[in-house]
Amino acid sequence: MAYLEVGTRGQGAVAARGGAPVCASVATSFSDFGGKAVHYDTHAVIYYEGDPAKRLYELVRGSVMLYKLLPDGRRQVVEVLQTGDIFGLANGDENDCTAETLTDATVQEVDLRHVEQSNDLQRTLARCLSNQMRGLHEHAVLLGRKSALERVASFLMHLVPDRGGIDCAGPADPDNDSYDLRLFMTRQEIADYLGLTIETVSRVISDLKRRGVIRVDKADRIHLNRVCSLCQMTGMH
Amino acid sequence: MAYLEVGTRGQGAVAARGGAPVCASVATSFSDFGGKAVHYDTHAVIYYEGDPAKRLYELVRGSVMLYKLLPDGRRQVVEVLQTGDIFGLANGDENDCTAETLTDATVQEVDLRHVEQSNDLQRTLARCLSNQMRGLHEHAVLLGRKSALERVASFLMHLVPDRGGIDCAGPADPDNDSYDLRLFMTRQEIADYLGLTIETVSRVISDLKRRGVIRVDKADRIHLNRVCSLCQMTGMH
DNA sequence: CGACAGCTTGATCGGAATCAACTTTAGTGG
DNA sequence: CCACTAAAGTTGATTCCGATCAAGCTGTCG
Repeated sequence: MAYLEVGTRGQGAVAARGGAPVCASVATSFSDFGGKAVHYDTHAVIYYEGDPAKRLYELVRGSVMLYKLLPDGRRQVVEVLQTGDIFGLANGDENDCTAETLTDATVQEVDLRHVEQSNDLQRTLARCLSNQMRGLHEHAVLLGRKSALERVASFLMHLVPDRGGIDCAGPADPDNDSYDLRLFMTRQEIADYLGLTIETVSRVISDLKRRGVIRVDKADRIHLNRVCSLCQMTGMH
Repeated sequence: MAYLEVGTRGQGAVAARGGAPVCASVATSFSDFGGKAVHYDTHAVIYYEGDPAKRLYELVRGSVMLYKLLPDGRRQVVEVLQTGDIFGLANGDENDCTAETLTDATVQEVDLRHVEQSNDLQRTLARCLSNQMRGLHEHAVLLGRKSALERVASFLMHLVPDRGGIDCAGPADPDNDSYDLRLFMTRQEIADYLGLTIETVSRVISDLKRRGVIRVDKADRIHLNRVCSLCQMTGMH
């Protein structure tokens, strides 16, 4: 439970321009507003909880998690960010979370003063934040009301595109409702995201394996045999 | 656990203009941008999860909670809104939560199309959302990592102004570190907010009473004898 | 006064945490 | 390439906190 490792700060090269990420269906991206694209290594800390907030960040490539620590070392991962998500926005002047990469990542960084002045940036910001807010609401349900099995099932379903939502398409091929996915998080990170212990996460995964719902090729390579079955276990059906 | 009561829709009178609420330190308020102020009774549903999102709401007076239900009736209260908070913003076209008043409340309602067009509204929006986001992050820590006692202690501390934060002032009078507060939520609502059962909330409150940390005058009137002692129990020290 | 909703308290149960080995994988250097 | 080591993951035994089940209590309103 005690998690007191101090991540190494990844100081990457400054690229001329990031990709062309979009936040939801917003055409405007951070890269259109100046700032600089910065590359971070895996498990690099972009900033620490409590650091003065100087910039706004947009995830352009890769994966980043935000987490908070309690003084005794308990950790809660509060968000796992997707491409296009915005972070570093702390009302007040201190970051409320630590931001750490899960993979190599490219981040577009814009000075906060610059953000203040741009109507377009404010608009993009509002769009992205309300999007992220929905994710946080759903995560609160997971943390507050779901069983360990439901949490892990929900977590895995989130990694399957176009499935599990209200607008779930159902299996593309009714005879082969399978999907291969790669986990970019360790068991510890998953546990801290789902509000469980590493042992419980491991046990639930083994249980899903035993039931034939998934196949674990390597610890981070998981084959979902029946996406629909897994979806039934999320507590949302 | 099953919570399938359907709230009565409160249809209040339309006032000419709301108060002068501010979101954090933002000067602009919704009432400056047209729309209408609507009054709702206690326990009135403003909108349901899944309803088409047509307007943006700003809480001007009173208290509102947002919650989500699982199909089997499990409920999670995801936010308890304060004056100045904004809600009803669903990316996509459906509300992701149900909004229900905890008290009589006045709400400033603005058409979403109107919001799209106003730079000032977008700016206010971004400000408020990032503020609410911080609250959601802290709540995720509570739900994912805190014990029942820590949850209840954290909940009560949130109701004491200027205490418990990083910038906690400490007791104004060192000889009298007490505070009187009124709960606007039933035990069930508190339980659903804290991810606990009604019995556990009740037991923790009784335990705090036994320990002399609080005094319960009526179920919804609580006197904190020693704010600092309570704060020590939040898990954040 | 009686009825009902909200709250409290007690007894018991169960799911996830904890504690402790053990296994597997990845990384290092001879 | 393989031996060694460290880190990550799995599995088992046990404990414990909070859920569940079941009464009883309290305050409010007709």
